[in-house]
Amino acid sequence: MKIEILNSNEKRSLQKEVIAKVRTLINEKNLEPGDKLPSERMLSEKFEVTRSTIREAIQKLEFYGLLKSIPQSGTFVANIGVIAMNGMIDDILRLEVPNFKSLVETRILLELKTARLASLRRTDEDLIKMKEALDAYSKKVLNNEIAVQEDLLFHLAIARACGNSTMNTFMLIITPEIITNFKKYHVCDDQLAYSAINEHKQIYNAIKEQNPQLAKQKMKEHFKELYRYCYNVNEI
Amino acid sequence: MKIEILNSNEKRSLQKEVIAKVRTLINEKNLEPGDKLPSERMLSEKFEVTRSTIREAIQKLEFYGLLKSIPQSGTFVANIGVIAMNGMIDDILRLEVPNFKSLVETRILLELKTARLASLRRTDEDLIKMKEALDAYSKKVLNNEIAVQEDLLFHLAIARACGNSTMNTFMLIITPEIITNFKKYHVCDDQLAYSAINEHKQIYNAIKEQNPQLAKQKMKEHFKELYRYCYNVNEI
DNA sequence: TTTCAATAATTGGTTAACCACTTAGAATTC
DNA sequence: GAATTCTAAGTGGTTAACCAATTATTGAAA
Repeated sequence: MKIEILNSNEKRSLQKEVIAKVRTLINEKNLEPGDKLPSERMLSEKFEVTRSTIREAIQKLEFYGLLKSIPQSGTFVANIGVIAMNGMIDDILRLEVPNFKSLVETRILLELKTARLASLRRTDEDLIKMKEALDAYSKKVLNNEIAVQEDLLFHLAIARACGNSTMNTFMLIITPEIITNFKKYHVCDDQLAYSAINEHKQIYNAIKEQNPQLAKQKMKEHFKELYRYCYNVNEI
Repeated sequence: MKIEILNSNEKRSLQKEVIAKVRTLINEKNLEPGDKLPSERMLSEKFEVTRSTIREAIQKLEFYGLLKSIPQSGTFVANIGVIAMNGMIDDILRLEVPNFKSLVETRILLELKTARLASLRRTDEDLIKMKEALDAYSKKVLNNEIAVQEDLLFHLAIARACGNSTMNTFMLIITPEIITNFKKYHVCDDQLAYSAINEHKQIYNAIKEQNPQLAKQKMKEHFKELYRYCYNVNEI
């Protein structure tokens, strides 16, 4: 067993090495769905890393649905097949940290859909929550305060009302990074904020009236400026 | 300090309790972005749970970008503001496990976009990978073998070529669950698999020829059957 | 009083030992 | 010989002690 004193970058690349080795092991031993991997202790000895490192690598592969740990029993190959496993690990290993453009592009895609779905599926309770978020936003903007948070809460209220928990989860994942980047690149100045009040109201009304086409259309208009802006941002 | 012996359900609900308590604490102490939370040891004593439980709750909030742990220093409120923090924790606590319908709906949304973007951004190397996946799929189907894995690898090859790492990540997250559900509900019988060969080829050609409209259109047709099927599945 | 070096306390992260549980196989019984 | 019980080894998970780095405190020097 090796002692490891690493910074976060070294740690990440070590984890990638371990994941690659796990894949090699699965291939060499011809492990199929349901088969058991060697124990964490054995793997840590075989790969000459600490058990913690093994555990974190396994947890990452578990997050992506490729492995399944069962307490007091073992870690098993998930029910998805060796070929898909190999392809997916390839992809996971080469995944890059998302850049701003990629985040915004994905956000717009999701929001056009959640607006449409929300207009079809929203409950009365959803509507109340959206109205609260809408008013909180208007109030702050009219008070000349920064309202990036209230802005995004309105959008998250729509995501919640869309009746699709996967999209809701994805919106939650990208929102904090969007906020951070908005602050970094100074998106959302006063001018945009003022006009956004009316845009929000129109989106809200379309969802209230259960008009999916209109909801999507109004969301699209709302993003028009943002979209243009983000494609001009030069990242470092 | 309490000893905890819990199954996975109890563990999850305990974690939710801890997350809710962290939110309460942030509100009561009026912590703002950049402020430091009490140490893990203090929190574990205050909330009467083990330090592991605290760490896992913090890691979850870190995953959603709400907190940031810095080694040998402390855990800090992320740069997103108290209001957004409260709203997001609300959402995180009420997040449901995604059902099949929600997964398919999201998949189709993502794939129509990745096909379009891939046709605009694919490199020659991307094209080669797609062709390999395409051929592997055809070969298996014509051999009357189940080819669910090869099918999804073709779609993942498109996702990789779309030049958007966020969408690529999201595709990777939902793919294993899609595969599992496909097997569970016996989607993709022989009939569908045969016609899918040509549909895949048409999608591939559209991306090769860099025709975004056509790529999206062909992907839409490819999903037509699947879409209809999934909306008829009665989940437990 | 101010400055700055030395030191003590505190931090998140790591690890070796431990835990409850599972599992496989030996031992026992019929 | 087959079925069942018992035992011991092995499993992922948990935890208390430990680690290096940071931060706060002290106190002497200027």
